[in-house]
Amino acid sequence: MHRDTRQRRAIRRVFTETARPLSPDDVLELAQRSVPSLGLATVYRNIRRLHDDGWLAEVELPGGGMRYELAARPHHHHFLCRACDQAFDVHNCPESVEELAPDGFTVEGHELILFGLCAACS
Amino acid sequence: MHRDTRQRRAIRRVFTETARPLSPDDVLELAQRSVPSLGLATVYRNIRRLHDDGWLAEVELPGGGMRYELAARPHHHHFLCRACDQAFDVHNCPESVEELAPDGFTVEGHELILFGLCAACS
DNA sequence: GGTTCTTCGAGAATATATTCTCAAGCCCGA
DNA sequence: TCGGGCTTGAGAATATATTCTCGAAGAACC
Repeated sequence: MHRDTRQRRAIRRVFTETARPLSPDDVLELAQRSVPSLGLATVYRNIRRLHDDGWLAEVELPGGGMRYELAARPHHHHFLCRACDQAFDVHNCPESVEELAPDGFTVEGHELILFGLCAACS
Repeated sequence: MHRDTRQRRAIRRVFTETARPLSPDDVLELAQRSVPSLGLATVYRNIRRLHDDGWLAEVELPGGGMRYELAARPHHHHFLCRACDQAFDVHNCPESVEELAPDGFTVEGHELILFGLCAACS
């Protein structure tokens, strides 16, 4: 059964309060503000469990390493800043983008990534 | 100075004759048809050099591991088959996709990835 | 408060992709 | 043809991300 530990609460809170994909290191840094003794292994353990439970979704962007976001978020895309390497949500989606596939291909989903400089780095 | 070895010729030919992004393992397998003794280290060495020379472009798609394609190819996107894990080119691009970014963000490029089943796996 | 069983923290261990090492081989200009 | 030095092949080594190990800590339940 799932116990409600300080560490797990802090990690969940980081995801609900931060509206962008987070890497395990991001989560460690942010959650340590609540629980300074938090260890990286605990972050990985909890991310894995939250993902297995369907509460977190994986986001794989260029740059190595998986990021995670709340699975319940509505369809959206991402912007990746080449300066600070942070990912941001883009709440627009080009219509009918899945019709671009070659004939004979079955499209099940799509991902759009914009690259550049975020507002803070511009 | 760059010597024109059998191995390097075989690797370059694989890229010019295959119109989709290739992983180092793909290149090894395809180029070994011309040079059976080819080793993986040689594939990595030559890919790196061809990339440094600007002849190859990196393509990073979900699934771990970099893929490469000819840098000279015109703007296009990719389709990733979830069954065979091969990537294919998509020669269409949604217009004005870079205008979707939030205010204050500077967009320098974009990548669109379609997921599903390729023609052979459908 | 005591018991039980999950979870934690820290470092070791593992997985995977890529690069390095080095002796042997081959390209290419002389 | 010859020789220097770039290149190769194979396995060792490295880099990085993630998971495992294990003794200690701490939730949940009585």
